[in-house]
Amino acid sequence: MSTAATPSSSSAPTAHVRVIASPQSWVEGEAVRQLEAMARLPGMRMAVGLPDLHPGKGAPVGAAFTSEGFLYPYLVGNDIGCGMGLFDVDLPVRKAKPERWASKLDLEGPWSGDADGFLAEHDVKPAGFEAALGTVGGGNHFAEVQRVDAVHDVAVFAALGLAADRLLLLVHSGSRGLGEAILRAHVDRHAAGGLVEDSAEARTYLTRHDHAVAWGRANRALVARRMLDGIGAVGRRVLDVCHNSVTPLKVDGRKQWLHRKGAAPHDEGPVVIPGSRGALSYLVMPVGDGTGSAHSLAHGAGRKWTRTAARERIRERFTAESLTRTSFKSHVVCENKDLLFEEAPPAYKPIDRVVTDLVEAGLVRVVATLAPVLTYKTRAKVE
DNA sequence: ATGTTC
Repeated sequence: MSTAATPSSSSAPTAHVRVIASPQSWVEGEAVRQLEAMARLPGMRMAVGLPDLHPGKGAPVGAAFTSEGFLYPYLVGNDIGCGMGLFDVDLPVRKAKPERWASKLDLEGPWSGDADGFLAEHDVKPAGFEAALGTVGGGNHFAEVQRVDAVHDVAVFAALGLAADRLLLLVHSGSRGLGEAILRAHVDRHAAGGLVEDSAEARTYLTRHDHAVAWGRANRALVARRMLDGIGAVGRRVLDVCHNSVTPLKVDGRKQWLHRKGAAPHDEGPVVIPGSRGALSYLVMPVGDGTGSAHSLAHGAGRKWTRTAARERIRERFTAESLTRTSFKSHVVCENKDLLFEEAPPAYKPIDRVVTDLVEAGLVRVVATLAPVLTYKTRAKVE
């Protein structure tokens, strides 16, 4: 296949590799080996590991890559357009009813409204996956009602229209089956190989990719709408950032491709970096020019234990019931026990260390910390 | 991550 550049064609010079993590942000050796393997792909210029770097399926998660001449769908992964949406909720913290909300919120199954119409309002064409529009999905995805823990940058916080006594809603989800179908169509032909820039196949992939990114953003907006409907509130989108994507980039007048695989943008304004579901989330403002980190930031705490290891270790130490409450006294709706164990806080690195690494690398300033009130993961399906 | 076992 003339359009494919495969990982085995390793004659290309190795790209610059950088891992932005202090020794305290322990990074698994396998993740670094994966980063170095990706750096040997043809056309690769930079491979950057962020402090949440951890091993993935071939390509590491928590990383950003720049390339010339080729782009690599495999480096974006299956959940094209996955990201974080933050919404300002028109409800004071004192009106929070986490227990009541936990007992009744249900976002399983298709939205009862007009999904195509909702997409049209967001200028997104239907994709054939609308039954999943407005659903959270699995893995580390969630929708979480939060309160403000502390404000560190009053000016930026106020400029975003936020208030310390008002609830927030953070949605982590992506393009569900759509991104998966797009990657599968690519992998069927090219495996982990890339596409030659400007080839017909590259153009087709990029068109589908951009659609999935827009669909994912609309999905987060609909997840937010369903959550807000469930708690009897309305909200305003404060920010929405994608952490799985490939986008064009100009470097010294040359065209490059910036791949983000679990990496938040450094060049799109403020972002939220969530901890585990029993930890703070950080609202941060990028600082500096971002070139040293491929214009990217950590996208979360990063997994410390594999899902398999987490299931075994956490099942030994905690009951499922105890994991539905956190050290913040927040509630977790996760009626899939395996998922509850896989996603338990000890399976993740401490988010404060990850954010401190970004601050010390001169990449962000902390604007505020947000504490969980109610996390929605999944409701048991009724047969 | 995944209309996750077509």
